[in-house]
Amino acid sequence: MYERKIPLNLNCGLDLIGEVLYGKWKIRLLWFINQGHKRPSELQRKIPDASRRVLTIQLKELEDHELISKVIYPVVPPKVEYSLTDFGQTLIPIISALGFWGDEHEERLRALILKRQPTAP
Amino acid sequence: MYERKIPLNLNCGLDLIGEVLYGKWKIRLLWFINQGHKRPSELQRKIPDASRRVLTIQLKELEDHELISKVIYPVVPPKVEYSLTDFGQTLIPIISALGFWGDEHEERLRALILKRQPTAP
DNA sequence: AAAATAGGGGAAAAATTTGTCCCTATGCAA
DNA sequence: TTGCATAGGGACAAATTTTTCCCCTATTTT
Repeated sequence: MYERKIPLNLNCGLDLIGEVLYGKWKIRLLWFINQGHKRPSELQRKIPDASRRVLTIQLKELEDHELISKVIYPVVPPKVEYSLTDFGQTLIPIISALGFWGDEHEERLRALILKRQPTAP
Repeated sequence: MYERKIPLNLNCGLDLIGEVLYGKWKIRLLWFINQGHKRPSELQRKIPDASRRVLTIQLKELEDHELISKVIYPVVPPKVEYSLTDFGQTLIPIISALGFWGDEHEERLRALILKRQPTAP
């Protein structure tokens, strides 16, 4: 695993939540798991822009942080299911609020973002 | 400026809000500006772990995204003040909720995070 | 004269995060 | 028998973000 060189800062609540939610796909993983998409391959399909590898890694981190739990069925081919823990559940209202804000301001945001980052058509 | 190689995805609200809030210090910048710390040097002092350069850059991005506005006083030495725009204000309840969640679960989070990232004493 | 102040910005280095590629195993389908 | 699905993991490469270092402005203070 990568060994951090700059020490973490965990001073305030915002630092702490940042530590567990930072990661390009984590919020979406929590969201889709909450929606009932439990298996890694389903999540993959829901988030096709993420590489398989990084989803695996971020799922592991969410698990280590006790936001999701994992059940491994001893079958071949392998089957795994994730669900939110009670702790993870407590984040759902916040994630909803984030998504809602984004949806609510969708056009404006899209325009503002594209103004800085022109992309090919 | 750095030119992105992987295209953005701006499909859902979560993508959009991610685009404007991602950045190691942005949420804290918004938070402190909301608390009345308006000048770059104050913000610097509030967030000593961030480099001066990156705060400048992220303030510029927040400004481009119309979450904060900037007033430059034509004096020497220079004086600049930021404030939240109305648009930026609408994020404050969400940022509060994030901070509150972090504070509420402070001990648990600290323990979980340190379990993965042991740091020097 | 030399610092100190307050803010900005370029260039390059360092840190960190993501992505690619390849390998594991087993049962089923073509 | 080759290929696919399913999940995980190591090694390394690429992308991205953040930091470091240095310079510039124009007064005021030492």
